[in-house]
Amino acid sequence: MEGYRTRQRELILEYLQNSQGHHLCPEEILEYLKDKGSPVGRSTVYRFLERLVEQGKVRKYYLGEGQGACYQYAQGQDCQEHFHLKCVECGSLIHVQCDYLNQISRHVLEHHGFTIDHTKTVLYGLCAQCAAGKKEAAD
Amino acid sequence: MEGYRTRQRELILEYLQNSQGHHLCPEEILEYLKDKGSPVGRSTVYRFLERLVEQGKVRKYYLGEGQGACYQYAQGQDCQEHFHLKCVECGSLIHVQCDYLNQISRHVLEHHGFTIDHTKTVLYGLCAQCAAGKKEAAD
DNA sequence: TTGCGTGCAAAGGTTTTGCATGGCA
DNA sequence: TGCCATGCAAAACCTTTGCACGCAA
Repeated sequence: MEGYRTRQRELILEYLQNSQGHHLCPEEILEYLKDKGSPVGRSTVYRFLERLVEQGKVRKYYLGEGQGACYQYAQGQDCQEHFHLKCVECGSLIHVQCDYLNQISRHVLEHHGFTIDHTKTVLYGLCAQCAAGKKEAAD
Repeated sequence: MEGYRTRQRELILEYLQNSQGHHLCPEEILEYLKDKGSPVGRSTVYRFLERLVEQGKVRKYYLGEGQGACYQYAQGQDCQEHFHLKCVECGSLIHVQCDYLNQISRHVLEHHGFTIDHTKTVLYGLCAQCAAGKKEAAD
């Protein structure tokens, strides 16, 4: 049902599970396993990730900026409920788990009839550090 | 301030303005102008679109699924102060002026130190009509 | 043994970049 | 005339695909 159990799959899955809360792109997985001394083929990573997505074990995100897709181990339903903040200056991605923000989805659905898809939505702007940097530069 | 006025830029801008309510990908613009008998270079389209985005005249979207970016004329509205909802199904763009949503920016700044840029931020999901359509299809 | 999994290299699609030429102001 | 804009081709990316070989079951 789930296919063969191989060295490569064990390694990829283990890294994903140990990275809960982060998003990993294929390149990061490749690099990590290479540095670890257990390199895995590029197509193996892509193919296995796609398979995990089909099985619902992993979630696939498109964070825009032409960066391609990234993946995250599905830890439960609350995965649907958080927002992403992306700093357009330094590129860092902030993963926000916050009750207040979680109300937004409900509000938008009830008052505007719109169902937000959190896997596709990213709030863009400036992180604290970059905002401070910009303010300084302006003074 | 806004650069030179050229045949190519006039054509691209005109097509964007006549396509309000839709999103266009670079390929569509290239093809349209080619069919029209006024072909424009690929890099010209990419470079000018990027410039329009910087000027806030056009919005850039990443609708995921590895399709690349697409663009939409900003309709001349002041979009600094409200949120945008983009239906990933039908492509319609909804401008939302809502006190409740406006609090979000303040909350995110105060509690997460993050300054949201409304010209770049879009909430993706399903509009009421498309959500209804999907529900029907599932039954 | 059987057939799925792997890895390399090549191909595909989108976007960016270098550079010489062209055209607006 | 001085820059900026254009367009081609090449390069840069990310991802998919074909195919021979390897390995789990």
